[in-house]
Amino acid sequence: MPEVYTAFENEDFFSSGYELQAMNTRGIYSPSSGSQETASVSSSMSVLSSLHDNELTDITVIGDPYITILEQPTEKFRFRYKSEMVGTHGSLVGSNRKNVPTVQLHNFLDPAVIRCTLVTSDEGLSRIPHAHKLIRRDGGQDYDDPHYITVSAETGYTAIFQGMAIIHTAKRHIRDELIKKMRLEALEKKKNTNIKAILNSREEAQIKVDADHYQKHMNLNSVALCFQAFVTNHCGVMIPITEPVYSQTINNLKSALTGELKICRMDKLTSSVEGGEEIFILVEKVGKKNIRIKFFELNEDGCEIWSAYGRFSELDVHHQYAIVFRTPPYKDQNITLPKNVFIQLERPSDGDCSDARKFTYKPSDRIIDIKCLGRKRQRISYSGSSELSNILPNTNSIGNENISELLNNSNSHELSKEIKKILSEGTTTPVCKDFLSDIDVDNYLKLLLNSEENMLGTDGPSIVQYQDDVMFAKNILTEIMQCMKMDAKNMEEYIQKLLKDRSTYGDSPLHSALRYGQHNIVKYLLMLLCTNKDCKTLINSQNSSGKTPLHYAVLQNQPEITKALLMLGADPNRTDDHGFSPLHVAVKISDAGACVDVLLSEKGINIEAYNDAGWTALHLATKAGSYDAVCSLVHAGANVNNTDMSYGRTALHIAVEGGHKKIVEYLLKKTNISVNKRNFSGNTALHTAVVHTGTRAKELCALLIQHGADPYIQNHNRESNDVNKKKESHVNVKVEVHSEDENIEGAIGQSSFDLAMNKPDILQVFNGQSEKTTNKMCLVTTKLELKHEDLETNWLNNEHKEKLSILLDKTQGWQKLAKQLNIEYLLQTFQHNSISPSLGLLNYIDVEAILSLMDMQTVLREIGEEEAADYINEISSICS
DNA sequence: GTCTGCTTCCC
DNA sequence: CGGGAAGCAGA
Repeated sequence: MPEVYTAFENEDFFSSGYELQAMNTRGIYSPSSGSQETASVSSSMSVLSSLHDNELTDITVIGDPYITILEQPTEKFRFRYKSEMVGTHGSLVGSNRKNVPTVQLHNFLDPAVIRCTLVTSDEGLSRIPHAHKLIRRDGGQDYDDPHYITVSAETGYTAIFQGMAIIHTAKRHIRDELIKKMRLEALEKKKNTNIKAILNSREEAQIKVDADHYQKHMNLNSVALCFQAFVTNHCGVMIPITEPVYSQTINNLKSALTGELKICRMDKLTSSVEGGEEIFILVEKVGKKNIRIKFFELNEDGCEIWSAYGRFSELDVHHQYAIVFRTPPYKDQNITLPKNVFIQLERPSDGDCSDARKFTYKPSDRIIDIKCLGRKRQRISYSGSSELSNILPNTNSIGNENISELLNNSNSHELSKEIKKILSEGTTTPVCKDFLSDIDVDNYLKLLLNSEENMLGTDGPSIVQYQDDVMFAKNILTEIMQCMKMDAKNMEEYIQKLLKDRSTYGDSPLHSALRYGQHNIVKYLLMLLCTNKDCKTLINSQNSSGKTPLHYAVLQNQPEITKALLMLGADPNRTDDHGFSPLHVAVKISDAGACVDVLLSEKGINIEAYNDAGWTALHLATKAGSYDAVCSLVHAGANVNNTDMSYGRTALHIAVEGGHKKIVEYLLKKTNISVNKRNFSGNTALHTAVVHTGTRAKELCALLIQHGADPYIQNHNRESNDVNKKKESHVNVKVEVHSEDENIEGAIGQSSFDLAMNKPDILQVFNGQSEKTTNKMCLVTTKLELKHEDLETNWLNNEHKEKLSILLDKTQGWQKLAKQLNIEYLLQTFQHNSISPSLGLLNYIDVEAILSLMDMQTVLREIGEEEAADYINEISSICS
């Protein structure tokens, strides 16, 4: 193992203790020590010309020496504060968790030293020493960086850096630490050419200025190791023989910006393929502006074949530890078996992800119908002769006109008529035989049984199960007919028993026939039930998820059956296990308007009923974007200002949230909905519109504003940031202008205006409105005037911003600017800004008060945006 | 007073 | 040695 040398704690290591005597027995590196053999010239080697002006006459190399990293340091590591460095903590390990960071020197045949220091991680930008410390612990003692390891042929020119740790320099010491390190660096550079060199006062001053700047912008949660090889010349000066190489970035495991993303807990792990289901997820610390929830699917080879993101806004991130979001729809709405996918957290700023968790998409209730059964069957069966669909009536593929005929043009439209007839005739005889005497039981049975033969031959247990389910209603019906034919003694009792039989999921024959879209069987079952003494009970029976046949009738979008069921006494208000009434179910289905109307025409229906989540039918219809259902509900008298019990939202909030412009428009124009109603978080629909992530944010805001939405209403979100500071002054202004505003209430929250601060296109909507209407908006102008008054504190005005953004859009300089300011995670946000990405960025910088104008100018020069910098120079000189 | 982020402390 | 949390200070 190579010997490790560590520099003196003495910060003057280079400046004074340098040309020193062999230091000590502990092995502190001592360049002039006799033990450091340089030289041994080999004639075939070329003199290293790149070793500058220094007199390294006896050093030889083959080609240019360089360093490779054999073992990268781990990507994540806990940076500890000095006060934490008692006892032992883990040291920096290699990226494979076993080894430690290791590098190798190439193209060099003499002994050399390899130095390891800590530098900034910003790739692409110039690396500077990092304010944190890289300590090495050895024998109970800690040594500060830099660390040196001698390498030679014996060690294969490899240097193994063991026992290192990163010490988080406290904020208040960052500047001092930086100055110290930058001085050393500058001095070392000077000493390469002149051993006696010291820093002049101009250089010292420059270092202080630089340190001031870096102190503000240095990323304290990411560092990198810097390795560089040196030899010592006869004066004892260390001469670099390679370019520095940098390790991959090491991120602070304890920070929210770089810490590990983790899903701690979720309230459920399944969703319908249709998506839109609400999920609560507990997570390790995240930033609300910097987190996404990704759903994805892998094929057998582990390749990603689908992905989508959970839907939520900033307002849905609870503190930094929980998110309430909605599932995205799965790509295939027609799956018949549960689909396993994955869910994970994703941090846009660095692309980092949490571990993936399994997540399951369930087939939609609506999808289980004949068509997909047939398809499924085809795919798995090799018999070719078996067409599952053949067994069912009303499918003309079998060539059994008999059945069709027999089932009497079984257009379901006829159904309610027939039932009406039966009911009006007052058939109360509880004898099914009467009813069935009309049809040719023999013939029907024969056909049923024939088709059943085709069902034999199965491909797997799940399919057997499935077939049994599918066949359930038909089998029961067959049995009932056989029973009636035999005219047995206990017939009636037996039929009663059969009708109450249950299949998988607790389905009665009626549930089952409805679930699988067997509308003719449904019809005959209903006919049977008409005459049954337990009709009402049977009609209202609930399966294991609490659903009644009526639920399935609307799920299958069968208005006639729905009507028939209601006529037979189905209870329209009976709810399933989640508190969904048939109306709740129906309004969520976009094309089931007819069922909604049938239900709404029912006298006893409660249209304001809440489901277990606290939503009314109007909320659900709105959420689902079912425009027709919303209209029907409103016509039927639904209270548009009713709020949901989970968030206190009106239908307007929900419509805006879902981006359903047509519904928003309808609610605003055709109903007396209260546009400024606040939900439990204090947000109005306008707040929701502003944070809307879709492309419709602007349109929605405009609509709301047109209908009297007030952008100054504040929510309950107290944020102690610069936005708030600005707000206070703005509140003051507001009080002066029209102090009797009923919305102030002393609330300190965010107004829609605040939320729109980095969305210039929406601000434009607000401002545009202000010019046209009401005294309300004179605030805006007042506010802008304030900005003119004091450019120093209020930054650029709108006109200046626009000009500047034109310059930065042209050169794409805004991207560099964002990177320089460590807000590259917002690049996408600005990129999608419809007006100008640069304008978005400038507004953001303004609102967040990131930079003074002077700093802005400096930064622009740093990234080579001279023209923009000149422009700022120009306007600031005019103003002063 | 209240929230958040930083620092220190503890097991 | 990783995890948690108390305590403190600034916004």
